[in-house]
Amino acid sequence: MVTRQVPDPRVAIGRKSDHIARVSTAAHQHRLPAGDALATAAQSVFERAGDQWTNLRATVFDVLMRFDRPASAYEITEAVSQAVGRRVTANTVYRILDLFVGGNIAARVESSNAYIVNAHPGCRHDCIFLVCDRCGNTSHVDDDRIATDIRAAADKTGFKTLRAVLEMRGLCGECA
Amino acid sequence: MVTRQVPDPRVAIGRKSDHIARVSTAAHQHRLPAGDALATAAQSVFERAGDQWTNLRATVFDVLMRFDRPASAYEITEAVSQAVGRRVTANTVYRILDLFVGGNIAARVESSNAYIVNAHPGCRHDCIFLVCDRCGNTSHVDDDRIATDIRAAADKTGFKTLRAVLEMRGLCGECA
DNA sequence: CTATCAATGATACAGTATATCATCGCACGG
DNA sequence: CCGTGCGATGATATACTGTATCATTGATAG
Repeated sequence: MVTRQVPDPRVAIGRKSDHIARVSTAAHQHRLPAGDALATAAQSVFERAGDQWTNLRATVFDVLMRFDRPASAYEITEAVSQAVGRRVTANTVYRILDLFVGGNIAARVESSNAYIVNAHPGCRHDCIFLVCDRCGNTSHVDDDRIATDIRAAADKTGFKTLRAVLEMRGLCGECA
Repeated sequence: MVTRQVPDPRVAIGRKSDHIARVSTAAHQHRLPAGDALATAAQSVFERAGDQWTNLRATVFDVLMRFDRPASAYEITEAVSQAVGRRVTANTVYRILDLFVGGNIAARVESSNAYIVNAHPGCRHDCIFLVCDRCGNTSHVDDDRIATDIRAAADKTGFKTLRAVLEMRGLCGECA
C-alpha cells in the first residue's frame, strides 16, 4: 500500500489570491491555474502517480510557487525553513525537488541550476524556458511542433529520447 | 593592440592522425575537421575574434579535443596539468573554457556540467546535444530549421535571444 | 504492541564555480 | 636599455551545488 503516513491538513502560510493566467504561442494555448488552484492540480497529479503529498512536500511546492523566478535548491531550503519554523536540510529539499521534477509538477532549469513550478501540471510538454541573463526572470513557451521536431531529429540518429532540455538565454522584454 | 604576448610555437603532446568525419541530418550536412585540422580551424576562428591563442589555451583545446565525451572542468584541469607537467588550477581552466565557449570553439553541455569542442568552429549553429544518461556519450545534431523555429518562438514573446541550450537526455544507440 | 516501511533528519563530503589579489612576461614609449 | 602598462596566468580562499550514508520518526498492518 502506498497510502501510509497521510499528512495532516497542510500548513497554512498564507496565500496569494487565486486567478487565472493566460499564455499563448503560435502552437499552443491554454488556461493556467495559479495559487491554490495550481497547488491542488499539482497535488492531484502527484498523488495520481502514487506519491504522497506530505505536509513538507506541500510546503516545498507552495514556496516554489511563490518565487517569481526559478529558485536554487538552497534558496528553496531557506524559504522552506522559514515557512516551517525550523531548519530543513538541503538534501531533504533536493529529494523532494527530484520527486517533483520526476512527477512533472516542477521543472529544473539546467542552465541556471534552478527550479520552477510546472505551470500546467499533468500536461506533458517540453517547455522552452526563456531565461534573462540580466534579471534572471524566466518565462516559458510551449511549442509542440518544435518539441516534436527535436525529438524526431534525435530519434532518427538512433537515440532514445527521454527528457528534453530546451532553454534560451538572452534578455527579457524588460531588460532588452 | 591585442597582439601582445604572442606564444611560442605550441607544445607538442602528440596527436591522433587527422581524418575527415562526416555528419548528416535532415536539415544540415557538412564535413568536419578533426585532429590538427580542427585545432587549426579553432585557432583561426579564435584569433580572428581578437583573442590570443596562447600555449596554455592551445593545450586546453588539445586536451578537450581528445576526450571522447564532454569533460568536466576538473577532468580537463587534471589532463592539462598532466600535459604541461605542472599543476594548473581550476580557475585558470574555467577562464579559458569560458573564452572558448564565448568564441564558439567549444560548447558547454548544461545538463551535465561539461565541456566539448565545437566540431565545426566558425559555423554558428545551435547544436542539439544528445546525452546518454547511461554512458555519458554525447553526440550532436544540427538542424537549422529547428534552431530557427525555436529562436522565432522566443523572439515573438519579446525576448531577445542570445544563446540556445538544446539538449536531449536519453539513451544512445549502444545503451538503448 | 511491534515490526515494517516511507519520509525525513543529521552529517559529511564530493563536485562545480567564482572572487580576489599576486605575479609574470611581452610590447611599447622613452 | 629600462620602466610602465596590460593581458594572461597563478595562488588561495570560499561560495555554491549536489549526493551518500546512516539515524530517527511516525503511521500502519497484522
